[in-house]
Amino acid sequence: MEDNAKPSGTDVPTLADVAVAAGVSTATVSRCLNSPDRVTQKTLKIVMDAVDRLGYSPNYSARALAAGRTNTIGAIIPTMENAIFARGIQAFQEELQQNGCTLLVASSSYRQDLEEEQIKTLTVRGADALLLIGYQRDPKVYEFLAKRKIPAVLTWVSDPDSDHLSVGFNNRQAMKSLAELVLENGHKVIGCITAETSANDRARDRVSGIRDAMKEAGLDPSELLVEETQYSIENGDVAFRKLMAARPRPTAVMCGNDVLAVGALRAASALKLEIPGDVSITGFDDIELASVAPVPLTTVHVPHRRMGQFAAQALMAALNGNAPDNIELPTSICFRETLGKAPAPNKR
Amino acid sequence: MEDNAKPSGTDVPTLADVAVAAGVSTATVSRCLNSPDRVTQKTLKIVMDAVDRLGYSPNYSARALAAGRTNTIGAIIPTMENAIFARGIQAFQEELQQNGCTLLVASSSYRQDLEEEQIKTLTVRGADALLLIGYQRDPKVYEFLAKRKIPAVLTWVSDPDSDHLSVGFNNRQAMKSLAELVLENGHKVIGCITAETSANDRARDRVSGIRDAMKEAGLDPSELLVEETQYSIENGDVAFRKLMAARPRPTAVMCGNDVLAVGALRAASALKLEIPGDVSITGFDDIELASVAPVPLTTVHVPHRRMGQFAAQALMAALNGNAPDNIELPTSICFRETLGKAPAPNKR
DNA sequence: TTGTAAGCGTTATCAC
DNA sequence: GTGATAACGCTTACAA
Repeated sequence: MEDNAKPSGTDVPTLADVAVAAGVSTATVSRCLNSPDRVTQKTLKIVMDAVDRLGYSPNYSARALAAGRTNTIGAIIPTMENAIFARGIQAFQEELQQNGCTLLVASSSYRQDLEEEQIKTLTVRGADALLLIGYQRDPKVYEFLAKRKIPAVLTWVSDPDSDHLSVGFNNRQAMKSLAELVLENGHKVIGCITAETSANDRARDRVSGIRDAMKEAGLDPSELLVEETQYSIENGDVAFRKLMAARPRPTAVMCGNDVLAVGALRAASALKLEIPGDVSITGFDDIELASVAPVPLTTVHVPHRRMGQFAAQALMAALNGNAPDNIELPTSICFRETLGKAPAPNKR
Repeated sequence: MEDNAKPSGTDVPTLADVAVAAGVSTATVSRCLNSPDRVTQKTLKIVMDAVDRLGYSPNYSARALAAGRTNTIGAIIPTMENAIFARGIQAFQEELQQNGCTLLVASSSYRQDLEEEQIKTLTVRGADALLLIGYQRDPKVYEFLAKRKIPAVLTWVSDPDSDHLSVGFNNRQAMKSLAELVLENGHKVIGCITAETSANDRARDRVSGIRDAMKEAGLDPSELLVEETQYSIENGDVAFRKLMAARPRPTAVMCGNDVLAVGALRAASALKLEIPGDVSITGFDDIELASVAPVPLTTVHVPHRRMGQFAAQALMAALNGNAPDNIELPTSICFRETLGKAPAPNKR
C-alpha cells in the first residue's frame, strides 16, 4: 500500500492516477470531465485516452462531497404494488438519466407519516430534488424542503393556485368530464368507488368532479353513493357488490382508478350482470390492466409518460436556478365499452 | 461566508458543529454515532443531546468517502411495468432498511446489454452490493464484480451448481411439478407461451420443466407447442390465439407467467372457449393480477417476500465478510380452477 | 489554458 | 475513553 507504483490490479483508479498517466494536473482532468470546453482539444484527447486506458470512472461520493450536489433525485410514490405510477416514473427516470442524474425511489404505502419519513431519508441521503405525488401534506414538510433549498415537483395533480411547483393534471376536471358523459347517457343513480379521500387529494378531487357534474346536471350531489377503500382489485370487487346491494341501485359505478374498476368488472361478471347493459363502469388512469377486462374499460387517459418527462425537466431547470412554470397536462377520455345508456327503469 | 459565527439558519449543521456544541472532538461525536459502546454513557448523552438540538444528520457523501462504503444496495430488475418483481423487491427493500441500507433500483427492460450498463452505473454510483435477476450473463460481468469486490446475489433462480450466491427457487422443477399435474389430467397436446428463452434463463428453465415432465410421461417433448413472446397481457392474448389455431389443438396451455396467462384467459373468453372445459390454462408467479381472471388461475406460487428478505440477509452477510449459503426456496402449486381434465377427443 | 492548493464532512489511526 | 490529525477523491477559486 505504501509504495506509489501502479495500482495493483484490484484497486480502482482515481483522478490522480489519470492525471499522472496523462501528465497533467488533477484540475485539468476534472475539467476534461466536467467542462470539456474549458480545455484544449489536445489535452482533452490525451486525458480522455488516459481515462479509457485506465478504465477510470469518478467516485460519486467524493464528487458529491466536493461539489455539494449528488446528482441524485428522489421520488416518493404511494405504491409499487401495481402499475399506477410505473409508466410515469419510468419516463421520469429516463429523462433524468439523459441529464446525468440517478433516481432513488421510495414508497410511502399511501401513508403521510411514512412519506414524511421518506422525504427526510432521501434528503439526508443527499437527494438534490424530489418528485412527490399530490399536494396534500403538512406545511412543515414544505418548510423543511425550502430551508434545505431542495426543489420538489408535485405530480399527478395540478396545483395552479399554490406556489408549489407542479406538473400534472386536473383530477377534478378530468373526472368531471367523464361524469358528464355518464350523465349524458341518462344515468341518475351513480355509485363511486374511491380510495380514502381523507389522505389522498387525487381521490378527493375525483369524487368532487363527479359531484360537480351532478350539480350542473341538476342532480343532488349528496346522493352520490360513495364506497371508500384501498386500491386493489379485490377491494374493487367487494365495494362493487356493496353498491349493487344499495337501493336504489346505481346504474353506473365510477371508479377512482382502473384497479378498482377491474375489481368491479370482476364482481359484475360474478354477479352475472351485463356490462354495460345492466350497469356501466368507468375507471381512471388507463393502465394496461384495464385491457384485461372482458369488456374494454371506459376510462380517463392520463399522459403518464409526458408528465414524468416534464417533471424531470422542471426539476433540472430548478436545480439550474431557473424557476420553471407549473404545467397542467390535458387528460382525455377513452371511450370504450363499459359505459352505455342507463337501462330503462322497468328493465330493472 | 468568511466569518465562522453560528451557522445562519439555512445551513445544515455538520459533525464539527455538534462537536463544538457538545464540547468534545469530532472523533467522539463520530464514535457516539457509529459505535456508542465505545464512549461513556455521560458523553453519549451530551453528544446526542447536541445532535437533537441542532437537528444534525450525517452527510452521506462524506461518510461514504471516508468509510469506503455507501450503504447503498443496487437492484436491477427486468421490468417495473408489471408487478412480477414488485413484492419481492419491496421485501428486499424493507429488510435492507432494517440494516441501515438504501435500495437503488434500475430496470433493464429484459435486455442484457442494458443490464450490463446498469450494473456499471450502479457500481460507479457506489452500490456496495447488487441484487440481480437470473444467472445468465456475460462472464465478464461476474469478473468485473469480483474485481471490484462487489457481492451480488442472484434471485428468482436457484443456481446450486455454480459458485455464485443465489437466493431463489428452481424454475425448472417448479414448472415440472405443474406440468405433471397437467399431464395427470389427461392432457396430451400441450401448448406453452413463454418469454423469449434465449435471453431469459427463468423462461428457458420453465419450458425445460414442461419437457421434463412430458418425457417422463412418455410423451415426445419436441411436440410441445411453444410460442415465444414478451411478457404482456396483449401478447399472451395473441399467442393463445395462435396456439388455438394449431392442429392438433392443445388442450392445455401452460404460460410462463401470470401476465401471459391472463392474456390467454382474455383471449379464451373472446373465443368463447370454456375454461377449463375446452382448454386448461396455467400461469406462474401467483401475482394479484391472477385474481382478475373470470376463472381463478391455477399457477405456481413463488415465495416473493421471503426471497427478497433472504436475499437482503445474504447480501448483508457478504458485506460483513461472511460467506452466506445459497438458498433454494420451495415453490408450491396453487390449484385453482383453470386446470381441468382434458376434454374427450370426440368432444372437440 | 493549465496548475496549485484549499477545502467538502466524515472516518479511522494513532497517541495520550 | 478521548482528542489530534491524516486520509478519502474530487471540485474550484485563485494564480500563473
